[in-house]
This record gives sequence, structure tokens and C-alpha cells, in this order.
Amino acid sequence: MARVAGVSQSTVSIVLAGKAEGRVKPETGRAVREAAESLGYRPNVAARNLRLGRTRTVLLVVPTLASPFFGAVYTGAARDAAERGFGVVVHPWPDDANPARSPVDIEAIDGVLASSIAGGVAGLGDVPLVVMDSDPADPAPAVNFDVTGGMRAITAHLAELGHRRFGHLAAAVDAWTFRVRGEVLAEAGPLIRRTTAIDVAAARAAALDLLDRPDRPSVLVCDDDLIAAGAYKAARTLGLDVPGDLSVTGFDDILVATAVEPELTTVRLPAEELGAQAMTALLECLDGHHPPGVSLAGELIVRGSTAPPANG
Amino acid sequence: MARVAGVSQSTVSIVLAGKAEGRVKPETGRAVREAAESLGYRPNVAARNLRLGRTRTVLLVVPTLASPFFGAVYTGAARDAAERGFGVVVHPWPDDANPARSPVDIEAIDGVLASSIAGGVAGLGDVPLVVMDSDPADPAPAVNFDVTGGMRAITAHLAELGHRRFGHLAAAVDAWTFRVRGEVLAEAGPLIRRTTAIDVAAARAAALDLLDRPDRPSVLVCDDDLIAAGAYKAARTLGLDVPGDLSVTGFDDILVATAVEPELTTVRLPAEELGAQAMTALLECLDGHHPPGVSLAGELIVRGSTAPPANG
DNA sequence: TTGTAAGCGTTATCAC
DNA sequence: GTGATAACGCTTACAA
Repeated sequence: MARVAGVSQSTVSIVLAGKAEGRVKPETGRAVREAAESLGYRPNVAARNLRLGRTRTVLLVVPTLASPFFGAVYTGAARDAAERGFGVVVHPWPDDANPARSPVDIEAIDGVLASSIAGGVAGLGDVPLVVMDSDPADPAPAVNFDVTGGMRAITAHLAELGHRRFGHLAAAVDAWTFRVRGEVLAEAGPLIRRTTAIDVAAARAAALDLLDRPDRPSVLVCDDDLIAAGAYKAARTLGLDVPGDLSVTGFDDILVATAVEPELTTVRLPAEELGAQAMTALLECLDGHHPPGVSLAGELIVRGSTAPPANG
Repeated sequence: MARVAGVSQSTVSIVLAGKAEGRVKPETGRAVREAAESLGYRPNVAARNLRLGRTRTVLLVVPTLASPFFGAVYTGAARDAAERGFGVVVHPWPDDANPARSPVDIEAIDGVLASSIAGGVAGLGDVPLVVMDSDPADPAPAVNFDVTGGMRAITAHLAELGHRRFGHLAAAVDAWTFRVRGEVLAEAGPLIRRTTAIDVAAARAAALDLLDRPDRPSVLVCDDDLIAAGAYKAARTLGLDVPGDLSVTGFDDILVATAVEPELTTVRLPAEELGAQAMTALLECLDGHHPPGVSLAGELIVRGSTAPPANG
């Protein structure tokens, strides 16, 4: 670059890295910075990455960008990363557009944070890795929600209201978090279950199937807030009042939980905290340590969608 | 690497780049691939980027990951990119966690796609750039929605129903797209306006302010579907039926539009198409061309939230 | 058909 | 306080 623009190469590097203190004349430093400024010079990231052998960049791998949940995970992770001078880029995976290519081959990175990856994390490659919201049986360090506790809070709340038999709208996704939800619910008492895509229209159809029958359950426990929105629609279709005729619960406490009416009783999952803790763990790994797994408690948020069953 | 594992360096490169055809003995090729496999070898991305001077990676810059809208933009962009062998990584910006650092310094990239960046795109640096959903006055090639047409479709629909005076819940975001919405609406007739954050609770408060008065408007035109969800809540609080007592319209047709009840009359913005067209334009730029700007029509989706005004 | 060698732009080491 | 120089791991002529 600006070896033309004043003096010469290593000096430029030193100045622009902010290591000039006591090693470069203030005057020279200023000259370098001015030259860089006027030339619009930006150091070549690829070259730096190669030389240093590290990138100070972490890849956040998420199943989809269509859920605001992962925005919160990112926020937590990025905040924690910034404190240590790391940047975060995001990539959905597996990728319909490009099933073969692993996200770690797209960019030069130091490590990967993977959230809620249903199919498991094999095939990502051999990078330092921390998984979130994933099966604790995974070999990688894991930061998880206490899904069991969250679901138990829901069943306890419903039992206290007097509900005895649950309808379960289960997500048709083969992920640890949903398996656990189903298991815990099954332990809590008799239930009838339908699976559905995580999608309002599909959930509505599944809910109709569960409700349009003589022995319909007094409550629909939904694996996800979006599924609960579908349950609302089914209830309305059948002329059932929520929560008078039918209680509904969600899971996650994403945005839609307060956008619907009545607002949804759900379990708030601390997504930002998840991202932050996972980033902390990953940076530990990069320092050569082996951080322990973490489990984050959810919080039952009782809103207007649950009430005692109609007939006692 | 596997200069140990069989033969030597350039051969490895050729084989793994898939350029072995007629230049390397099939047998040697196989040996190399086996060695790579067993060693778990992956070429160093940083070195490749440096040598090639290109990365075949594009950075998608978005204001937030909390809106599913940008998930759709990504999907379109990534599909188009994959066809040309490019990858896409996503980064929110400006970044609260790290206001100073430009996203282009985080990663080695060939170009940037920036969507809906309110503060403008200066400060991103000097990379090849295509902007989406941004002020067409920007110097960069732009792919935009026909917001004017979309808002006119809404006002025409409302006028036909008999609405004469609009309440406008405007997004408190200084972005081109929202300025246009306000201007077009103002041309269409008398209105009263409140601004609000794009957030259900804030929108509810603003809507209450607009509705809890003797001369309340017969319709609330909202800059965004999420704001419309807040308008629903205000209506409910005041005991107003939607659409019987109050019509509501949104903009974008994101997920929440069909999650609420009644479903929302809104303008569907083709977000995937936006991403795809922008990626096409960016790849054109990278080939040294100067693609023209593009404007994508939205589509009025009439659902259950609009009806004639109560008193004629 | 395969090996040798140069060079991408940076940072770190060391001599001046 | 500053300038040479080597090396990071890869691709691509070109030589063998």
C-alpha cells in the first residue's frame, strides 16, 4: 500500500495495529494514518487471517433465519464476542440452496456456535464447536435450556387449574428439545397427540383434528408459540373461546406470544443468555480449556390463554 | 498437508479442485482423495482467499435478525448465489455490540448486499455493493419495492370501502421505505398520524392515542404488520371490533399477518425475489457490469381486517 | 503425468 | 525508531 505514501511496510502495520506506542515517532504515525485515510486503504483480511492463523471470527450456525428466536441468540453471542474482540457472522444450515457445502468452508473462522440443529452437527467439520439447544449426548460442549423444568412448570400450572388430560401439538421436527417436551408431557398424565410443522396453517389443521371430536381435551399444549397461534385459529373456527372453552400453552415466548389475543401462556426461554453463555464457552475452548455444559432455566409466563376447564 | 500422504503439493491442489481430468492419473487422484479423507484435511480458506484474491463469498447486511422478513431475503439471495458457486453470510449492522467495526472488516468477502439500512450505507467501506429496500438516491445499484404502488393499492381499497379519513401508525424509523409510505398516504386524503417503534406494545399505545377520541378514524393504516398487531390490541382494549368498528391494514405480509385474528389485510412484499434480484445485480457488478436499478411490485392481500366504516 | 517455484498481503523477528 | 526479511498455505504457470 502506502509504502508509496510515506515510509515503509512494517511501520504501517505497526501503526495501524495500534502498537505504535513508543516504537514509532508520533509524527510518522500521523503521516501513516493520513496516507491510509486518503487512499481509503483497508488491510487485506485474507492476508491477515493467513498470517495470524486466526480470524477472530466465529460462525453462528442456525437452522433458519425466519424465526426471531435466533436473532436473540445472535444478540447474546455477539455481545459476548465483542468484549473479546471477536466478530460473529451467521449462516443457516443445512442449506436448501447448497446442501453439500459445509458452512465452515465458506469462511475462514476460528470456531462455530450451532443452535438447534435438528440433524446433528456431524458434517460441519472439525472446528472448535459449542452446540446450543441440542442433544446433550453430543460430544461437543453444550449450552441448553432446562426444557424438562419448563415443561413441568406448564403441566403443574395446568394441573393446578384442574386440567386432567392434555392435547399435545408436537412439532414434527426430530430435535432433542422437542423429544424432551413430548416425554415430560407424557409423564404428566394421559394425552392425545398430533404432530405438525412449525407453521400456523399446519398447526391449525392438526389442532382441528384434535378438537373436532366428542372427547376433546380441555387444553392444547403446544411445542412452540407459533403452533399455539394455529391452535387459536382452530378454536375460533370451532367457535371455542380461549381460554373459556379451551386453554392453550406455547413454548419459547417469541414475539407472536404477545401479538395474539388473548396473550399466550408460555415458557420464556432466555435466548440471549443462551447465545452469550455459548460464546463464552466457545472462547474458553479456543483458549484450550474444556468448559462444562450449562443448563438455563426457563420461566413460566402466565398470560391470558389458560383458565380452569369449562366443565370443572 | 498430504505431501506426506502420498505425493506432492500441486497435485493435491489440482485433484481437490476437481481439475484432475486428463492431468493426473486416476490412480493418483484416488490416492490423494483417500489421504485427504483419512487425515480429515480441509484446505485453508484464508490461504485460498489470499492467493485467489477473491472469496466467492458475499456478505448480507441487515438491520436485525429479529424479523422473519430478512430470512426471506436471505433465502432468495442464497439461492441465486449458490447457482454461481457463491456463499452468503449474514451480519446485522449497525451493531450495538460493536458500533465502530465495519462488517466488511470482519470477513474476507467479494461484495455486500445491504437491506433496509436506515442510516444509509456510508461507513461500510468501498466494496462492491448493492442496496435493497433503500433510498434510490443512494449511489449504489438498488433493488427496491414499489412502495408507492403498494400504498396506493391500500388507499384505493380503503377508499372503495368508503373510508374517507385515515389514521396512520407510522414507524419511527428514518428509512426511505417508511417516508414513502407516509407521503403516499398523505396524498390520498386527510389523516391523523402517530409514530411508534416497530413493536407490539409501543404500537398499541400509539394506537390508543389515535383511537381514544371523539373523532377517531375509521381505519388504521399501519406501516408494518407488527404495528398492526398493536393496533388490534388497542381496538380490543377499547372494545372496538375489527373490522366492524375499525379497519386495520398492515404492510409486508410477514408471518404475524396470518397469526392474528382476523387475518390482516396487507401488502405482500416479495422478499425472496428482492434478495434474488439483488444478488443477481451484485454478481453483475463483480463481473464489471453496471446493472440497472429494479423495482418490484407488491401485491395487495385483502383478508379479514378491512370492511366498510360503521357509520357509512 | 508430476514436481518446482513464485507470489498473494500481512505480521513478527531482528538487524540497523 | 525504522526497514529488511521470512513465513503463513494455497494456486498456477512452467519445467521436468
